[in-house]
Amino acid sequence: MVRPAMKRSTKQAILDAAEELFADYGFAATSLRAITAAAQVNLAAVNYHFGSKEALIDAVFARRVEPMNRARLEALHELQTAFVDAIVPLDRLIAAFVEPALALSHDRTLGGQRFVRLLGRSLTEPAGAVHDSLRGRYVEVSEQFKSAFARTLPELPAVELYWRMHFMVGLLAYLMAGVDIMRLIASSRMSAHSEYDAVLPRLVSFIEAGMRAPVNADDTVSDLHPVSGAQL
Amino acid sequence: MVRPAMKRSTKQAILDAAEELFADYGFAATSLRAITAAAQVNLAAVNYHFGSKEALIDAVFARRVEPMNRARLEALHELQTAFVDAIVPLDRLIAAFVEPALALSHDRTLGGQRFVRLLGRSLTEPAGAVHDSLRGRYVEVSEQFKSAFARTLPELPAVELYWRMHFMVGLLAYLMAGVDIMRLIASSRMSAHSEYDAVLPRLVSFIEAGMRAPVNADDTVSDLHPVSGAQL
DNA sequence: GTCTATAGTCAGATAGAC
DNA sequence: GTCTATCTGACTATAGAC
Repeated sequence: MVRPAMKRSTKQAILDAAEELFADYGFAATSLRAITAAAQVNLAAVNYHFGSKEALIDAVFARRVEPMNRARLEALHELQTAFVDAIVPLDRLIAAFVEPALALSHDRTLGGQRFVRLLGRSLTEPAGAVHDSLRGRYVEVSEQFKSAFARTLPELPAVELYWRMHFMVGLLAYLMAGVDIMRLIASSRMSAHSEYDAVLPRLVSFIEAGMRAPVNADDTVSDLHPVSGAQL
Repeated sequence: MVRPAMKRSTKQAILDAAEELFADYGFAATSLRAITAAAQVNLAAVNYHFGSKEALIDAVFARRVEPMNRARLEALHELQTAFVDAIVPLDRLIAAFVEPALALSHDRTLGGQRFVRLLGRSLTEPAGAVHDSLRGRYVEVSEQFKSAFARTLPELPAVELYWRMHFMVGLLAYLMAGVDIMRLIASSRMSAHSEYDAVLPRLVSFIEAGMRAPVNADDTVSDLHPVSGAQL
């Protein structure tokens, strides 16, 4: 704690290396040997500082998730004080939720793209204890934004809001995880357009339109298949 | 090949068990021992029938991905013949892409939800060779649908279409992967609404709205942050 | 706090009998 | 095709010197 700060502490070196390797290869496929080698520390240091590999995974997440969710809640609070007695614009609400996550991919000091990939991955990986420690901080964010969206979109039924927020989270998770998947769909030289500057406004307006989509009274599943018949 | 079909073949038993275990625990965390134990076959059978663990992973995917992409292309072809010299409706186009993927989660004979989770996971996991074998079949689907969307939305710039198809794929990937993540955002008893019947029409109309979102001439990033300043 | 050395476990792959 | 038995290597975790 009262470290000279001359050289990056062993603990931090381990966290940085683990973050990078976890993001690249997944949790199970990353060995403590690879982590300690990359961090240029001794193999035993991980178990000394963190106790176990599982605890190290938790620590990697705890370092980044807390600030991100705090940024989301702060942005939401700023909006709510800026729009007292008025309706918070939908695009700003979406941006408040989405931007702190995407911002991680820019700002080096926040951990950079390394962690962004890792976070996205953790949403689809059954990382056990990771989910539990993430869930604790996330439910607050989720609830606050749900209320805020409900106020901005008062005519939207709760069930629809639930699904659409779900879609929003999904889209975000994918964008965070799937940087290299762009080539799957791209296959052309469009990769030049992949700057992250371009993604935020496009993502926000896509989500905004989806949030404002008309609500179908009855599900139109069957209407969707006059040709192929009801195959769902 | 000329198997009596009395008892499920060792090969199929391995594929089924591997699919299930990979979906639950990931590729690296699933051992051949666990797979062969679940399949009630001998440990050596995997290497006899598939050659290696990596080849087994490929085989698990190949068995399911091929029919799914074929269903997508067939649905697209039906639409294009039903709407010759007319504009294919956007919601039908989206459904043709999205539904074969979501349908996997219903139909038991197609592999069921097991594989759906696995496919979603593979999009965020650097499964190496898996990506390569998936990519080959997917580029055709991607290109065909890109052209179809461009015809239905002729006024949409190619760059925007690229991003919005990217968003569509992302949303789909997340929904396929993230069944249990619903509780993260739900936290209430809304889980009762999680039937997959409900998701397709909602997903289609969400995506359709996003696809039709107005195109901003200049990126409105800075406009989004009059309160917090330009922090992106 | 950091190291070496190693215990104990489990992995993927293979040889060879049947 | 299927089995037993086993090889070889890599892993996490720990004990104990410094």
